[in-house]
Amino acid sequence: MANLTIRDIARLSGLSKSTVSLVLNNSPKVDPKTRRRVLAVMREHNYVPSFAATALAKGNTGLIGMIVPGLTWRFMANINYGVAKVIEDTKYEIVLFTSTNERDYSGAIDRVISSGVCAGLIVVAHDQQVLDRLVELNRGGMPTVLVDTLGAISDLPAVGADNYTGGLLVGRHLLGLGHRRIASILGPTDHPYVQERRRGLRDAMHEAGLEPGPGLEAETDFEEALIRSRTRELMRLSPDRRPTALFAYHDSAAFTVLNELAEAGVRVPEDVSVVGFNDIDAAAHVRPALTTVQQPFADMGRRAADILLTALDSTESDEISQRIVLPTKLIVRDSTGPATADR
Amino acid sequence: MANLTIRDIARLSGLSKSTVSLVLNNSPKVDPKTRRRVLAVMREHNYVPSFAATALAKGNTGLIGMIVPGLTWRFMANINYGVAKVIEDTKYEIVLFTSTNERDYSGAIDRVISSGVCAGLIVVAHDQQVLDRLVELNRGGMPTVLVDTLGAISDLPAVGADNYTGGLLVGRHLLGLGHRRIASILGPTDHPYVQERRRGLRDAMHEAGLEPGPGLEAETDFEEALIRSRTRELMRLSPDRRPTALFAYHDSAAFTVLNELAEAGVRVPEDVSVVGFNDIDAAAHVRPALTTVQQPFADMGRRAADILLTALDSTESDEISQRIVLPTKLIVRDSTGPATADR
DNA sequence: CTGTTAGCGCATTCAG
DNA sequence: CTGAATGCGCTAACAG
Repeated sequence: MANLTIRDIARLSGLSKSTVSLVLNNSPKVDPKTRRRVLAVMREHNYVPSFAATALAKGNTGLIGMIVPGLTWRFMANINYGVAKVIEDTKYEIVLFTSTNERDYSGAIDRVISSGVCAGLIVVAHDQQVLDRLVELNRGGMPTVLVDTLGAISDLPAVGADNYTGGLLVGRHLLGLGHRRIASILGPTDHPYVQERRRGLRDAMHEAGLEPGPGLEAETDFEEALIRSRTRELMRLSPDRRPTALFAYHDSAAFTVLNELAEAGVRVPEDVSVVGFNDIDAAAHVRPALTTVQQPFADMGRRAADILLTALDSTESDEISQRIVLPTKLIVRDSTGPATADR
Repeated sequence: MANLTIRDIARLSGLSKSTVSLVLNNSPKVDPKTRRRVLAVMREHNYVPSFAATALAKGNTGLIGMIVPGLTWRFMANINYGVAKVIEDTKYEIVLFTSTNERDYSGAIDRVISSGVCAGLIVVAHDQQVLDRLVELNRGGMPTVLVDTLGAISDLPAVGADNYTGGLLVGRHLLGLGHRRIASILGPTDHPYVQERRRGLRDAMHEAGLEPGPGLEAETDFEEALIRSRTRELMRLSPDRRPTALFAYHDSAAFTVLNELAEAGVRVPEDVSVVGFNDIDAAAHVRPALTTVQQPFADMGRRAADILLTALDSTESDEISQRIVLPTKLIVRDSTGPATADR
């Protein structure tokens, strides 16, 4: 069944193409009766206007691309939700591009940009390398806004959360509980968000007149095995150097830490306190429930969408290069408690 | 900066439009030197061919739409991974459409289909209502394949997993451990996959000459509170009626059950065994590690993509309406053990 | 309110 | 190997 064109349905309803076009675009300049008739004919013949032709004629695909590293990170769903909530009330449609490679998705970026499908882009990127590629490819000038990429070097508008204060709050909370040796299970230290959280924790310790103990910062990546072995190493330190609290760079890492500790017979929070970051759904449901830092992911998505929409609707090159920092919040649950060991 | 057209770069490189078009389409009929020169000019001026124009001229957007209920279900990422793995080696691009409403995303389907953006569709739908809407809208004839929707009523090609055998295996495993009173924490019973799993469990019990005990099938939805209260009710039954094993309809529900039991001081698997379904990543990491049924989600995605691609590349209306059932597998971990109570 | 006339940017004949 | 001509399906002035 060959697809019908606007011409067919014009003929079918005894009108001209342009009248049909007008009803397609909800023009008020068309007689309601005529409109209804045309609509009926379209439905009857199952007519769908060609997306490509419309886009070409209008000079706008009406598609907003969202580029994310992968779907396995829980909070992607939350960011996406925020974006979708804003976009679904507009004439735009959001399409999500992912990669099968979480580390390097420049390939996806390549394809999305060079296909030119999208009118604008919302991208979640933590890696400077990916970002560089994005900026390079995007010199053409497709409106783009970054999410969760604060601190990275680029002139693109960005919205993120206050990772520094998150780290600071964790530090103060732990210090307030009497902890003095606080270890960090860090993510990749070249990621800005990791650096920010670390800086926050350090500043909190400085406030208390403390220096981060030597060997208490363990760098890891996203491999569970590595996180486990780093945790083991930390707990094997002599009692006077062993940390009484562990700050994991994100909740999933914290879960792994929790599992490792449980298997080693270490009690949480009696023997050691554990803190995560992000407050993903599961954080409230593991046992013990995880103390963590909440990031307003849905809000981040919403704000990013807002920025992109205004950029899209304004006369181009308005040079809106804003940077929005949303607050983070400490959520205290059961995985942290007073330091009992030799204080 | 106005976007350049093929005409501009033709002029810029002193050639005709068609020659440029040929290099765009990798035609071998163009002098390599000329090709390189043209490519250089394109790069220099940051030229990107218009997606809409290309799609219109070729009569194909080269976009495959994937419609999913939401991103919060862990296994969506796995299905998507499988699809992406297949599609990324083709000329097609995959775009993911989600809804902010997991229950009813017919709106998303409406928009995707009536926009006509996609050349083909891969849709994950568990709800017959959503499916009906899909079929109705899709009478136009956009190639579509269903994922994880086996058992639903439609003529569309579909790939899913063997939920019946999954239920059967769970039943036999539990029966083999001596359990006689096996309760089910069911999902929405109008969902085919729920029905299949239940049928499997029932058949296993029939094999052992048993009937599902009265009141041992608790229907729930996706609300945590409901799952918790159903679990409580089951455990409050008198000792001679209380189940010694709980079969949750998916892993997340099983986690909730586990939490509820832990809070009530019920030991797993000593006091009661718990089984999930899906084998999402976390299943291996909760404590106790969850016995569950593995579904080959990535494979499901792969197969669906394969089917769609052949449908897309074949001369239309080949009426490929296949139905692929992939095997499920029981993964025994620590949450199930021998029945000890009054046997 | 409706019909006419041009393009939108590219692919694809068909001659040279 | 290259250039000129034509059309993909729709929108957008402009006339009537």
